[in-house]
Amino acid sequence: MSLRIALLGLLAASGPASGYDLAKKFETSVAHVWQAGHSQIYPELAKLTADGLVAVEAEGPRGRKIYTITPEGDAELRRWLMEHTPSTTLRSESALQAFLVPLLDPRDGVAVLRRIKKEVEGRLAELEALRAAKNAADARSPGEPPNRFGAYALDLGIRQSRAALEWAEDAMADLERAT
Amino acid sequence: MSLRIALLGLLAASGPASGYDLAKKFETSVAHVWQAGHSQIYPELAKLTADGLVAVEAEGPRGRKIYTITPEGDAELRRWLMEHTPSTTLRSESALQAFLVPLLDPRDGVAVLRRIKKEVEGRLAELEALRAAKNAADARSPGEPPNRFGAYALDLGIRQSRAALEWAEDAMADLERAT
DNA sequence: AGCTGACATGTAAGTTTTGACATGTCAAGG
DNA sequence: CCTTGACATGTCAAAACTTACATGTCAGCT
Repeated sequence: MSLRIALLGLLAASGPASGYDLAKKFETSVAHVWQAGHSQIYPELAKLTADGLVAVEAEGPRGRKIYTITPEGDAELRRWLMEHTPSTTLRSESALQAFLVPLLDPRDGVAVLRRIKKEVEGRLAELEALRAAKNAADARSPGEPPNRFGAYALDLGIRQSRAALEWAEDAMADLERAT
Repeated sequence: MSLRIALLGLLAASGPASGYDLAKKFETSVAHVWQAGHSQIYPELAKLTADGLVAVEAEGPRGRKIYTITPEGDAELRRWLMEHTPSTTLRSESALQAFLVPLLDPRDGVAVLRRIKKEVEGRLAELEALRAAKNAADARSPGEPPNRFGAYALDLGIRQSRAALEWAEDAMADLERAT
C-alpha cells in the first residue's frame, strides 16, 4: 500500500513524471522515508494505471511514458493521509546490532558502535546536504512561498540522526568504562 | 538473515527457550528493533536447526520444544555482529505521512501531525516502561552487574522518540503559522 | 562511424513478511 | 464437568521486496 501512496504523492507534488523520474526521486527525496527500486516501481505504476489512480498522459522518446495522477488517485492519497493509522513496524539492522552489542566483549562492542556511528554520520551529512539544496532552491525563487514538500520528513530525519549520533557517543563511553 | 540473528541473539543472551518464548520476547524486547510473528519464527527455528546453528535441547509438555544455540550458531552471531555492515533500508509509514503532509491544507495537515505525535507519545511511554522494568530488575539483584543486553537499543529508541516528539511539536507550530 | 554513458522500461526467480487458518494441551474457576 | 484463556506449534496463500537478467534508445564525443 505504502508504495502506491509514495508514488501518488510524488505525482501529486511534482506533477507528471515517468517511471524513471519517479525512481530517481525515490533515491534523492523519499528515500529517507520509503525505499523502492525501479523493479518495484514499474509494475506498481502498471497496477495503478489498471486501477485508474494514475494515467499515461503522454509518451515521449525512448519509450518514455509520462504518468499523471487522476482525481481518483488524488482522493485515494488524501484518504490514506487523513485516515490511515501508520503501522509502527520497525526494522533496523543497525538497531539490532546495537541491541546485541552487550553480547560481545567491550572492546569488540566499541568497534561495532564506532562503525554504526560512522554510518549515522554519513546519513546525517546526506540529509543536511539535501536540506541545503532545498534551501538554496527556495532562495532562488524569492517571493514564492518555500516548497515545504518533503521538508518535514527531512527535518525529522535530521533530528533523529542527531539523536542517534549522541546515543552512539554515550554508548561508546559507557562501554569503555566497562573495559 | 536478520531474523536468524535476532533469534540467535535472544538464545545467546537469555539462554534456552521455546519458539513460543522467543515470540513473546520479540513482542516485549526486540520488537523495537526487529519485528516478527510466530508464523515466521517457527519455520526459521526449523531452518536454524537444519543448519546446525541451534539444537532442540529438550521437549516439555504440550509439545514444547526448547532450543539452545550451538557453538556454530554463536560463531555465526558474532561474525555477523562484527562483520556485517547493516543495510540502511528505511521504511516508516509515519515518516511517509510526514513527508506528504504539505500536500494537505494546513488544517488537515495539523490533524495528521497530531495523530503522529500521539503515536510517538505512546511508543515513548512503552519504551520508558520497559526501561523502568529493566532498572527495577537490576535493582533486585544488587552486586550483580546490570544486564545491559538490549539496554543500548532501548536508549536509542527513547532518544529517537523524544526527537520525533519535538519534531512533531515544531512541525505543527510551523503549519499553524501558515493557517 | 563507433563508443560510452545516461536514459528508459521491463521480467523473473528467489526471499521475506503478513495475515489467516488450523490444531491441540493444560490449568483454573464456575 | 465444562468453559475459558493462556500455552504451544505449525501451515498456507498472498503480498512485498531484492537481485539479477534482459533489452533497447539517444546524445555527445572521438
